[in-house]
Amino acid sequence: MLAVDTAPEAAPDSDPHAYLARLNPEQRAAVEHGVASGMAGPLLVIAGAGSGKTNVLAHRVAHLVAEGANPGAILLLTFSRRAADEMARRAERIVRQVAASRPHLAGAKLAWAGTFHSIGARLLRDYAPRIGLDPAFTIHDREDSADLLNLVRHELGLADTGKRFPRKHTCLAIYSAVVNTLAPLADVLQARYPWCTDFEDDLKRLFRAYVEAKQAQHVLDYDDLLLYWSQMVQVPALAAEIGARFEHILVDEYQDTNALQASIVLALKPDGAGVTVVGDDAQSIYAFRGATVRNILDFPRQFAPPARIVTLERNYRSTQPILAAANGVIARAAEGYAKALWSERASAERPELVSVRDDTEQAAFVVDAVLARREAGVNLRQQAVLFRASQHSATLEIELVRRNIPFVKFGGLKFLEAAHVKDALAVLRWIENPRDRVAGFRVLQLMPGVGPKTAAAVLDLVALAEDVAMALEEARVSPAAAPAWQDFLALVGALYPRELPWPAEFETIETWYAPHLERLYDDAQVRQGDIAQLGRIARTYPSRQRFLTELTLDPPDATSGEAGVPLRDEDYLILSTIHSAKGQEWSAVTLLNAVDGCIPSDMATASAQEIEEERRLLYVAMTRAKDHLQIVVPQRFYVTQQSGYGDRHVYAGRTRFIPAGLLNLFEARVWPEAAPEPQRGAPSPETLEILAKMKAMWS
DNA sequence: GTTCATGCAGTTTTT
DNA sequence: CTGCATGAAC
Repeated sequence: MLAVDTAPEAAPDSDPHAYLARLNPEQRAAVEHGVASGMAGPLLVIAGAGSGKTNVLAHRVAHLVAEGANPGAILLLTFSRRAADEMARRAERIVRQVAASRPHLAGAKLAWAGTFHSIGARLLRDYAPRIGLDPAFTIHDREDSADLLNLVRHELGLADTGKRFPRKHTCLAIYSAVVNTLAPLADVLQARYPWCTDFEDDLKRLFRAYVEAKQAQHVLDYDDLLLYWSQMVQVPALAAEIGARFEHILVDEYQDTNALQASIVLALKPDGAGVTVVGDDAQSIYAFRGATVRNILDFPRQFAPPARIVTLERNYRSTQPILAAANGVIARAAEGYAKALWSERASAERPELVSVRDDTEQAAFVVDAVLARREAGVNLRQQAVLFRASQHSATLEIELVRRNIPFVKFGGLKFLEAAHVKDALAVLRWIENPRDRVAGFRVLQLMPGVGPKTAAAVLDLVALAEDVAMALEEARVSPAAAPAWQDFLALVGALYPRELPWPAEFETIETWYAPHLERLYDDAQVRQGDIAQLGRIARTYPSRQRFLTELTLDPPDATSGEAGVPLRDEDYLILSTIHSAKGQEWSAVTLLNAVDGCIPSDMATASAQEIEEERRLLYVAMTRAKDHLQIVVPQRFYVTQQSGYGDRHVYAGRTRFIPAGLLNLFEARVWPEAAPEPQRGAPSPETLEILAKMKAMWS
């Protein structure tokens, strides 16, 4: 049977169900489940890595539409925006083939495909008036939420209690964990933040005030998009109404959903009719965000009779030796749906386990290996370098720039996190929603002579006023701020009536911001370029609200490195965190820092569950590779990521997830090739085992 | 009230 | 190195 990816498109006149013939029996069972009878009960598809999961989901959607389902009543929930677009594109392509014989299907569009968060935002805007929300609410990203928590914390006087209060990001993480796991605060503190248990009462006060502040300011954070949605469908009338809008609900990457998301799906379809969830418990890697592998493990038993389970075990992606090594790693996991991935893609090439001396050598090795493969005909874009934490690629990035190799990095610091970009967006957000204090606070303090006190006083005036522009006219500022203040009033006068057409508005802000940018930053030129870039992005959205919403929910992830973002058609190497690599595949994958302390991260060795998740992370990284897999093990591993400063490092052992018993599945290699130096000799994996043994004596 | 200098502590993964 | 709090000088 042909692999689904390479199957030719059906000829227009052939069997309208020709697309089904491209699937293997298990895939076909998942696609056809309940469609013919029109009575699709709940379905769980356990889809192993590379088993054609995206195709199955796309085919199921297309099949439903071909057999009469209304594409506007299919809710497709994915993990990322990118996944949603890809899925919709494939489904629509299949539907177009069928449309040759059924013209009414021609322009079928999936109206409801997106992440839980973006669909939540859309539904909440629709239903806002019914649940007492302002439909023009703005959405805070993680930074904004932390800033608001910080403001609230100061207002409550929790900042100066003597004892060291948890930092704003920690507070937000705790809050978010409580919301997403639906667990009591005390439990969350006990399990995940034991050093904060003393602050339980203060945290409770803080969170209460935070919720009040968000409501007063018409602002929602990421968690609210799920939380309000979930609360909304607890109201029976609304649940029935919203549930009826969707004949079918399909959820991708179900292993990475959390309790809150599961509760939403269940509330919309209590009997599971029309619900399909797809995922792989072996690839669950988002527990830190509240995701629980229990969602997928327990899904079938939520219903009576239980959901049907279809398991996809045939892997179309990787060569057999790569799969054998990945299977070896995951087989040592504690729990999971039993499955054994197999592939017909034979190869004599085993995955490589490469020993290098340190971070610098690792970077040199990767550059060499990448260039060698490009010589051999593998484009840079077919190659990826993966790592556990974003900074782990720092040395490599420097080396790539030095050797003039273009690359794009996924994960890590985002364009939108740069201060100047946030400044410009804050102005927009404040125009959209003048009650948004975090945005207002930021904008006002851009002006010289305006600090926290003045800003707070002005915002208090605005909060009480009917007319924002009038309130600002009446505000008192210090003489030092007077000139900038006049300019600012002119800006508000121009923007606040909201009569400027959309992209023009952005240009007005750009003009106002330019002198401030000049004054605030040494490298104003570079930052000016970023603002212009933001303007180009802004122009592609139809309105201010759409721009702001979609930008916070789906931020562009390529960093504007010194080499500049490569053009679309150029060839470039992919650098990515393992988390951001989810769902993707490359011909060649190189994994950095496969040492204990990195995978598993030494931040994540507190509990057995955390360690299990790190094991799955390694599994996810390995199963991204189609033809070539290299796992690099530096012998010296720098403790601090900021190289160039100290020389603090540890002699790290190979990751515990590749114990000696699995070494036969790998090709051991030392780089650079050992020079003939008989007295000293080069380290080999066996001799390096000594290091690990020495440490093991004490564990 | 604002700004600037100083000192100290924290460092994963992301919608 | 960065972010954040604190205290002194404008």
